[in-house]
Amino acid sequence: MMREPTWEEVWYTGWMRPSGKLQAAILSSKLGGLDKKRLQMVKSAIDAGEIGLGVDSLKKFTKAHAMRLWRDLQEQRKETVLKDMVAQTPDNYRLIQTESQLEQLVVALQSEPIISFDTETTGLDVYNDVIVGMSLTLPKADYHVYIPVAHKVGKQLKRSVVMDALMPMLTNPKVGKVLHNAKYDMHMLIRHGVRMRGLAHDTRVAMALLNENETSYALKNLATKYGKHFGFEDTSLTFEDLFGKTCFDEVPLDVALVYAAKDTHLTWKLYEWQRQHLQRLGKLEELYRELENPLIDVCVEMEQCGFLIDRNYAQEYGEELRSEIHQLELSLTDHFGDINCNSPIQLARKLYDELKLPEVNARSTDVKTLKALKDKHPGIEHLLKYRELTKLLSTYVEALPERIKSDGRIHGSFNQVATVTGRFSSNEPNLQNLPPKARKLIIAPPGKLIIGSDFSQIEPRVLAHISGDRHLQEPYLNGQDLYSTLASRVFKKPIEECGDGSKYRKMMKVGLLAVMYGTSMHTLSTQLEITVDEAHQFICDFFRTYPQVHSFIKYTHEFVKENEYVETLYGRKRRFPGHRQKAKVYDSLAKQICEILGVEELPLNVWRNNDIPRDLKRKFYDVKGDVESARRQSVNAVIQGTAADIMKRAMLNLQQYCLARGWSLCGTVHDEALMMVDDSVTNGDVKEIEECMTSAASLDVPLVVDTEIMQRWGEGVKKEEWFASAA
DNA sequence: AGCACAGGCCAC
DNA sequence: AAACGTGGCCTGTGCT
Repeated sequence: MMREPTWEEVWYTGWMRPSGKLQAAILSSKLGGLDKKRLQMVKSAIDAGEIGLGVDSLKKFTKAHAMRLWRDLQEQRKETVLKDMVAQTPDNYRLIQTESQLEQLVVALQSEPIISFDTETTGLDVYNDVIVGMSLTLPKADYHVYIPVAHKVGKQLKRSVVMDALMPMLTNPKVGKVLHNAKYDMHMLIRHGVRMRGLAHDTRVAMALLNENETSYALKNLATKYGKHFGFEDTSLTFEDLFGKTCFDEVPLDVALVYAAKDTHLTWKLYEWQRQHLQRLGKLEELYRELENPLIDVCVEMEQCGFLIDRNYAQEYGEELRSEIHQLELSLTDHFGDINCNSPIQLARKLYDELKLPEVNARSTDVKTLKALKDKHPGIEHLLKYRELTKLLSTYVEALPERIKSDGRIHGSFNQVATVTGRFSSNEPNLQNLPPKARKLIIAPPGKLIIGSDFSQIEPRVLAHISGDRHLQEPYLNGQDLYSTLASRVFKKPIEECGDGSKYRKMMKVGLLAVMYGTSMHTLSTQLEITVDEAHQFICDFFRTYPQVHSFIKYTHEFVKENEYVETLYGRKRRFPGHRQKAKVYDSLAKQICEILGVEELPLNVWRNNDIPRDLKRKFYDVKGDVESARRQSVNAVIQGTAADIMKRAMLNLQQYCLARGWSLCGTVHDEALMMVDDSVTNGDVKEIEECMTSAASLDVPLVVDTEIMQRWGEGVKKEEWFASAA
């Protein structure tokens, strides 16, 4: 990975060593201010002969001089690298430039049941950029081609000619395609009228299943890291390194060939290697084949569908917010003077230094702290309102319309492998964190309706299933309210006192979440506004009432300690490398502490306990954070991950269902699926949609789906109400 | 001008 | 000492 170093890095990390010697270093005016450690590093580097210049002569180098040197070196290096790359182009890398070459390729493709494919484009925007070339790997014939179609220089075929020739292969579901991040190429192909079918394997998605902790899923980085396992030498130069900001259509064809063909070659090798590992892991292979791989197509459909924005509404709402914000700004200036209230630094200075407000929460200026300070200063209330409105305006009301593409819609992307638990993420824009007021910007086109179906209490249901706790399952099996039943049992109160809106039911809701997320007693106590001891008692009561939930959590902790991973119901893994050792240390230290104190259970406040030796405490706190964090994550990963698996399975069903009717699945918000349907949708249709979701998994408790129907997102009406008023 | 990071805050 | 899991976006700030 190469980038321009900061001037400090230039000298002390050896960035400028093309041939083992540090050619120059920068010190500029800061040389005199070097700390001893760094100076020592320079000195020892000189002694070791790593630096060719003495410290005194280094002083001569200015920052500009060194940067220029560095750039020159990079330019030289780049040219050499490119020249070498071209010179070393393997014999089985071929450019396709003529009709007859293309014809031969098409014939050769007839005997390839599965190939690797990649596109080169003018940029990364799948709704605006275009394809400039395509590469293919033909594994049986053992060669790799690059077909330029829109490079500025060089002999090449027209894109339309190549598309026509490749169309049968690309659209044939029986010809398997292996790609790295297929969603991207599939969108690009759609821009040129080709809907690819037969996606056999996506090396990026598969890699995420094989190691969800990977720091980068870029093909080049995977090659660097794993290439030695499948006979691919380290290719440390990325696209950026080689071509910088130049558009791929400016890259000469000989260079393009070796670069692009290597990509499919590499993808193919990576595929073969991944296939071995998936097969070895069995369950993960099934998860990939049955769930994640087909889901890629669903993502493409969802993103193509997009969301229609009500421009007028956005415009009017924006005006309204802007004028309200303007008024607030005036009164904020009255209260706090001429500072930028968006700046936590300026605000903290004003509140704590000048106005001397009590520092309840370490000079924080977040909502919680401000609310606590509400009575201390009249301006705080305005500030809170200002925060709320500017957030709404800048992040949503102004930002969403800016994303509108030529079809009047926003096409956010949905990433099925961006989270460690298996949940979806969304970006550009993030459609999963729109507050209700921002959701109102999204409407159904004329003749259509938006349907939102969400799994009711999916995570508690998953917990009830996985833990096998009959008591927890009971309310679901008997159609009773979960939280009321729980509250009644845990607090030993008659069910009448635990109904909707009761404090016990409210506490129980927070409490169950705390159990699933492993919340500390301290946090739980503040959330429930009770003492830490009461919170502890509450959790103890909960575990006594639902012993198998407790066993499940303890079992999960034991399992992750032994195996360094946990698994969802469908075999998705969440790995915690290095956890075993730390957990052993943690447990043995915890045992020692308990023995010293003569107690069974680790006390809540180990640090403040003076009966425990300092050294022991220090050692314990060394691993405490990591181990407890991994334990919380492991329990959460099983529950959240299983819920995510179920939603993904549901999405496959929904996609099938929608496709058959010409409707579209257009998004997911974790436990909710969003669809665009005809406004002629019937109660029966909705029942079938819900059936798609409830049949996605068969747990020991039933899955329940609630559906809202709407013309405008955020103004949904429950299906019962919708169809009642329609009739 | 562009990058990285922190603080803050939106969702489930 | 650390405090609840999974994400992404905006603003300010400091840097080159």
